[in-house]
Amino acid sequence: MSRPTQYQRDTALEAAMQVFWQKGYHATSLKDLEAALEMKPGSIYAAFSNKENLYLLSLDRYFDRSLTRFQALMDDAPSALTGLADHLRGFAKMPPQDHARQVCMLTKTLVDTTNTDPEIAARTKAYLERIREAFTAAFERAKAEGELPPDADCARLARRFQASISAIRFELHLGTDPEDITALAEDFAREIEALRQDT
Amino acid sequence: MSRPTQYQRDTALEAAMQVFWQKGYHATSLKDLEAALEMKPGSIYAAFSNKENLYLLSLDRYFDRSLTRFQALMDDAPSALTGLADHLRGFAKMPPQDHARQVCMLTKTLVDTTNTDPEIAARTKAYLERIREAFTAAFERAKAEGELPPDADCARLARRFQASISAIRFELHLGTDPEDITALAEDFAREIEALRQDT
DNA sequence: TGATAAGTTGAACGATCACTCAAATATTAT
DNA sequence: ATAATATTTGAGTGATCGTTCAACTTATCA
Repeated sequence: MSRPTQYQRDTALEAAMQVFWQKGYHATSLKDLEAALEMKPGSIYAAFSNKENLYLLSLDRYFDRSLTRFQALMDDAPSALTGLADHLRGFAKMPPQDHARQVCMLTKTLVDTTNTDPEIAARTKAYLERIREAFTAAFERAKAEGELPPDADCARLARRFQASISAIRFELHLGTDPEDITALAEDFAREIEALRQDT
Repeated sequence: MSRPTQYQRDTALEAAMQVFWQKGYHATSLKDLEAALEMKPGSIYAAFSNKENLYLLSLDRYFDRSLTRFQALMDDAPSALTGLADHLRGFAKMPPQDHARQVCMLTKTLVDTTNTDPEIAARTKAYLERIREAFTAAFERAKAEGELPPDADCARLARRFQASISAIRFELHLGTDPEDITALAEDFAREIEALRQDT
């Protein structure tokens, strides 16, 4: 063997994720990938089969990271609703140069591929659902801890929560004035906190 | 002259708008356009210069139609807040086979082109802003008519309103269960109506 | 009817697309 | 050192990309 494959593969995948996330599936060419991964076409195909597969692996990576980060935030949160509200405010607090100041890669993928690449779209939908399930679980924790009334519709709240995130991230993507983004995130966060019932 | 140009050009543009809206800018090829417009490459270029220009013309068309429809709805609305809430509910009521059951073309364009085609992105941002201005004006009408308190932040409300539409339309795009979409739209619509103060 | 203009045609262009593979290079085992 | 194996290389593949244009058809007007 020549390369310490594990490490190299990981950094290559990270680079692939970044280009794909930036440019989207259709607009990213192999030239772009060669430059980003610092690999020649042959190596890319030896390591990742083809463009579509590399995209799917990038999606995996993105999904894992997103879910892990959310779980970590919730684990540290003093209460479920506080954690959820903070998650929303967190997007508005991103430093201006952060490369994550853009739409969610899953959202972007679905917009880009639903009517052209069914396989990619299907997997992406499944990922978005699993993330929404994590949100549902968080609202259910809020219910168990008495923050929400017993009859709260956690799945419905989760869908609205996910919609709030999409909205904030789309504004990040647009480069909207940070103040306006903070205001939008604050509106959504307060909606979450307003759900809290006294115990 | 050979063709009754006006009519033909209009139907051609309508067809172009539909393909572009469906597939997105990058994923739509000239082949796709030839099929949709029922025109040969030469005719397409004679009539519309090039692919980018044809896309911009399609965007124009989409924008004009969107704004016109919203204004018409508001003109007929018994009150501003009622009109705004109805606009949200309207998306959930679309018949299942409606081709408009997908993300807003402006949103899709920005996701697709922000990092690749600055010119298209810039014009699209301007259109989204003008639509948001129309929303702001609607909230200001609500204020003038006494539905909103004098200190309401209409621009902020408009941004949130636009975000709600994006969210609903993204769910339409995903093919989410109609019941869930209705519930989401209902949540957003009630948020608008909850702003109403007694007079 | 013939001249002029408007509009259509589709083969062909260079560029780029995703992708391949025989040859060269590097690593490990003997 | 040598053989066996793993990995990288990059020129080259056919296909498709957006685009052009000389030839052709159709419409209008004298």
